[in-house]
Amino acid sequence: MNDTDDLAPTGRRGATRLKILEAAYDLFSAHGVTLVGVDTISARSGVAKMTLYHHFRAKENLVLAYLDLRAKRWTVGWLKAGVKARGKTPRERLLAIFDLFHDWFEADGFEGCPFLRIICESDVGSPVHKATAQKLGQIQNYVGQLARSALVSDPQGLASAWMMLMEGAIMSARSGQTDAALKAKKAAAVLLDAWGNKGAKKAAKAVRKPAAKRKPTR
Amino acid sequence: MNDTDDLAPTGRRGATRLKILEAAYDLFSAHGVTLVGVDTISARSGVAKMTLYHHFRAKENLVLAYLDLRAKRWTVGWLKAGVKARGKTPRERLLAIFDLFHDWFEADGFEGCPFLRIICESDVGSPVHKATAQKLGQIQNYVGQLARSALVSDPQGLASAWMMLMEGAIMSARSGQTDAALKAKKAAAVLLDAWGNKGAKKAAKAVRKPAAKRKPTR
DNA sequence: GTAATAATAGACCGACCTGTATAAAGTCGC
DNA sequence: GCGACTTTATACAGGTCGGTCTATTATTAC
Repeated sequence: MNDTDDLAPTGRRGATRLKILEAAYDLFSAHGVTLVGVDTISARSGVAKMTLYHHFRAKENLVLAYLDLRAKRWTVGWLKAGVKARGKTPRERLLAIFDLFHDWFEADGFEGCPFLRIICESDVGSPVHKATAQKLGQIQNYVGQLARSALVSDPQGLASAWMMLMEGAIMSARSGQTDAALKAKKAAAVLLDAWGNKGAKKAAKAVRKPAAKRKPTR
Repeated sequence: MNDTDDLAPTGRRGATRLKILEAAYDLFSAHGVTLVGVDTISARSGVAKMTLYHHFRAKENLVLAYLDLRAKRWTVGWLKAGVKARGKTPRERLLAIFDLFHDWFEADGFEGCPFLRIICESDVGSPVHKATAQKLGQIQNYVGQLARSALVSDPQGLASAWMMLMEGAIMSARSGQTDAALKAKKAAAVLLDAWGNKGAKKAAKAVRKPAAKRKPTR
């Protein structure tokens, strides 16, 4: 009855709700939210359509719940966790994003990024569009935090550019360029260098700490 | 009867075909190709549905014709022409892309890039997906030509990164960041600088000509 | 003017979509 | 075991979609 329920599978209701969401997760992630119908989710989950509409009053609510779950699993569980595992310093972690992307792009069944797909498909201003933009914003904030930890000048600016490289790499990969992540990483390294250098010049305050062994700028 | 007809409006047939394509151009550009139905195009163009199907045997053929027209008008007529008008040197022209994008993003009625939207929506491997990827490839080739004219080292690599910034900027703008083009331009300038510097070091052969007044690296 | 070609309106098909109604069956706490 | 809650199957409503059929009406060339 409550669409914003935490997915604690307490009791029969919670378990059913989870089954629906689980099926929706796979189908939406693979084929997009507009192409996948409610009947398909009902069939895949083994839950009757009426029950589905008893848990989510409209398909849109199911999509919004999917977006939350996707952010929890992909952004947090995969991206953030993978970055943390692969890189030690903030700079390594920033670059590690593209290593993760490379694995992602080469995995079979790569279908692009659902967030970007929804951003393209949905009407600007609609609840789904807004929610998706917010999920993308969370990712950009995360990149911004890494950039700030890396003590670059203008972390927000770097995060914006970084995000565009990430999004562009995803689109390029979806267009067939499977090596997009590698090329994006090279470009990103250049940006990181430039932002870092600028910081060393303009924002000398950032050097009050030894700054963890920073390369002396060429 | 022939879907690949040049759009020379000779005679009644040609004029009718053009009316259909013109309506499809507006509608597809604004709302995407999947959301716009054949009936809507028929109504908007003032051409009966049967006539439409007499000129294009299926909606897919109309979409393919649209992609050609979009490339002709947007890529050539707007992007290339605008770049040529706004920049004199190859480097200025590369950067001018993002100035054009800025105008584009701020124009009311900005609905994102149809090419990217189709790349997201269509099945990988389908004729429409292939054709769209090819149109994007043409843009990247054009960027590569500019990069080569700018005498940077590894023009292809720069073109890839440039393209990702362009695509990422479009996606960011569609997500609501209206200043995406400005931020992308800053990042692009950094990339251009780095690629140019590298070229001066690694590929000394590129300097056999006076290289049109190249800045001495930084 | 006549004949060939083009375009017309509008009904129609089958498939799919979101969402609802209904009446029966299952499951659980107590 | 009883009663409240959940889930089930199935049919249905009302809509859109791509695409076809038919019969009628322009337009154009000769």
